[in-house]
Amino acid sequence: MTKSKRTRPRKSTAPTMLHVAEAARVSVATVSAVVNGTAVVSPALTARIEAAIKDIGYKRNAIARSLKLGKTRTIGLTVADITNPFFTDVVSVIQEVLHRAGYAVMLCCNDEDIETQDDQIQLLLDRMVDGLIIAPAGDDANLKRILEGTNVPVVLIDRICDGVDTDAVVLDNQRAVFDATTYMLHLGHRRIGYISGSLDTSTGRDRLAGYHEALDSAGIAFDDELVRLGNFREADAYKAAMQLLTQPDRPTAIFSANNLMVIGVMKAIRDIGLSCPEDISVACFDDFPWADVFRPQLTTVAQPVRAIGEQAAQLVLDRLAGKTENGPRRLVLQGRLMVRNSCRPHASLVQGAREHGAL
Amino acid sequence: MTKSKRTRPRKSTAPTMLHVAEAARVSVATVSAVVNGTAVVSPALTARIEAAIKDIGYKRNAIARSLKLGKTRTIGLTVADITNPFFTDVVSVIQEVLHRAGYAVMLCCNDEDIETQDDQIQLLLDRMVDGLIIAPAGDDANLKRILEGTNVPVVLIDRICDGVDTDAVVLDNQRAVFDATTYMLHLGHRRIGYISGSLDTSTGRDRLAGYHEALDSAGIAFDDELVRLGNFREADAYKAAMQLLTQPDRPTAIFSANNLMVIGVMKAIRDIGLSCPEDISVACFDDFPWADVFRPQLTTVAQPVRAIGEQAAQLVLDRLAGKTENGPRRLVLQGRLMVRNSCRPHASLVQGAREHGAL
DNA sequence: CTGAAAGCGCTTACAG
DNA sequence: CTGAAAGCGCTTACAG
Repeated sequence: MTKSKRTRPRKSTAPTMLHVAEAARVSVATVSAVVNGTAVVSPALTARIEAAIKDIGYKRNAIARSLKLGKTRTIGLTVADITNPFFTDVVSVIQEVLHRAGYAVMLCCNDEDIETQDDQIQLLLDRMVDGLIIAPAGDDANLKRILEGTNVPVVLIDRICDGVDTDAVVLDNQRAVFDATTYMLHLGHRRIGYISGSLDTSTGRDRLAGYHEALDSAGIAFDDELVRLGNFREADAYKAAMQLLTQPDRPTAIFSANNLMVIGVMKAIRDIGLSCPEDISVACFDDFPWADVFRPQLTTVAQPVRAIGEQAAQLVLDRLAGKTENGPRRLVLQGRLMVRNSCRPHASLVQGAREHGAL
Repeated sequence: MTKSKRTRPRKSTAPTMLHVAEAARVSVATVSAVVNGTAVVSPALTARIEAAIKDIGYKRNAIARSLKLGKTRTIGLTVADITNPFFTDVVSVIQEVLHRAGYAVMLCCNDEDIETQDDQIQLLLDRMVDGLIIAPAGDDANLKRILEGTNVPVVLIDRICDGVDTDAVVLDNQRAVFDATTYMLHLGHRRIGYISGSLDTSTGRDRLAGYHEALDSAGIAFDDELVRLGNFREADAYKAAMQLLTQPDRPTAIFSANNLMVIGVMKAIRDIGLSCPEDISVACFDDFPWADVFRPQLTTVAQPVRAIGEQAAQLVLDRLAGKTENGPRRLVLQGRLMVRNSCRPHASLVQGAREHGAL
């Protein structure tokens, strides 16, 4: 037990700079200087201070520092559902690069509930996060207002919101679904069912637009009976797929607008006694790490999750470093169609090929 | 534009209690009283203060409050790999119940890297989190030391660490694997391969012990050739399974000690030209939401993820509320064997049954 | 019921 | 190179 400890009995609270200063017989300003390396301190004092710090077990109080500096070195992050593997991956990458840059991340999930989301953003702002990365839940009229009141940099990921003019990194959703749908059309499918995400989200709308565009380009008439709302959730998608599959003239292929919904689709196919890809072709948005291993091996649109996370983190970091003073930056990344074997040529095509002796 | 704004031009920084106090012509103490409801203030003043708050757009600064109060109402949470669906689910539940209790959560992932983990815990502690929930990475000699220096409540989840005597919620891993292995033995398998997690973790050790125990109980000699280290990762498990499958007398069944590794196992089976369950039976620890839908439908040990998250969160909350003053509480939950169809009776059993006319 | 004042633990001009 | 002092925005005894 050292002398300093005896003279000033260590309180139950953590040691502060004052304690260090007393032990080293210097001022707190000097302690601060060596702790932060903000000024040059003589070797003698530096040594004494460092010894005292070690001896006492001093740790700088980040809260006091934040109050004084007006910055917390933490970023708020809200996602609708971290249980969705897409978001999980993105969150993981964001956490990684932010941590490497010395930032902590406060995570909030809201299960697509708008009020919870507003709550959480408010909570994050109250805690003075230096920046915000938001994967917004659906149509949120309040988001704009909440965000307007603050001056922390915010970047939207995955989805964008009307009137929220901030940095964002999103996918070229329309293009990606256009490609996937076109692929199915090339396979000879003419009645392609589409399980849509919520149309209150930009992703829901853009993906559906890609489907429409592909049909148009192929000169195929659009049939609303083939489009059902799944709202990005398994349960809703199950019901939607059931409706599709029990129609008199059921689709020969189905595209699901995200990963969660394709599970519902597969369950519906199973429950109705069909099998994929023999009886019906399936493809979906979002890739799975295990897509290669289980059957059917799903054909998917893979999102560049790592790039999305990295860019989003970099965008806030750049703003925080004052590197970007100009208007909002919108990064648009491309998806990639992963052709596996959950889609088969349509019977008519196979038939045609056979007649031509090609199969 | 109101008068108060004109007389005291709103600075670029957020409005403070002082601004409110001036606008309402009261002291900050009174403002504090109404903001926090800590004292009874006359209706007249209350009204004036509330109006001023609304007018100015005042938000209480949580950082300053934290500094004064010595508590931040945030909990630190570290997990090895949030990308692992098991952890994802647990984190999601923890976040949910903590948020409901008014706490924020700071999330850190360390990819099973011990030094990163120590870093992160240090960072969390520096930021004065009120409590810590840790799913510890492997064998960490430093963890004990780091945690000893603090007096915030910590609860371990999933894995426990030697010498770290804190609250914890874990699974009865040995029992769960005992059950799964016994199930395979009942199916007639005698050579059951085991892909183990890292033995630097309690889960790795306990699960392996369950395997041993089951063999013992069945009076089956243990063969080390059948046990391989997969370290809870897909890539390592792939190699391990490859070794198992290319042995002269290869196993007729394989148990994988977690979800990530079973993907490696399935890839190895596929690459070697075998198929499950026809040629080889497979089961694993950790359930998948899609296990019902894809083939083979994996037989798994499901963990009660929701209960784990809830209990862990409740444990910190209880400590914080001073409800539990006694020693460390260790909650042990039970896994559940989800029998699906990735395991088939062993040929010998089928043969035997045939001979007895039972099949 | 209300306010003046001290203090939470730090940082940062400003003197010396 | 070093220290005294003010202040970040709040809360909380303590007077009145």
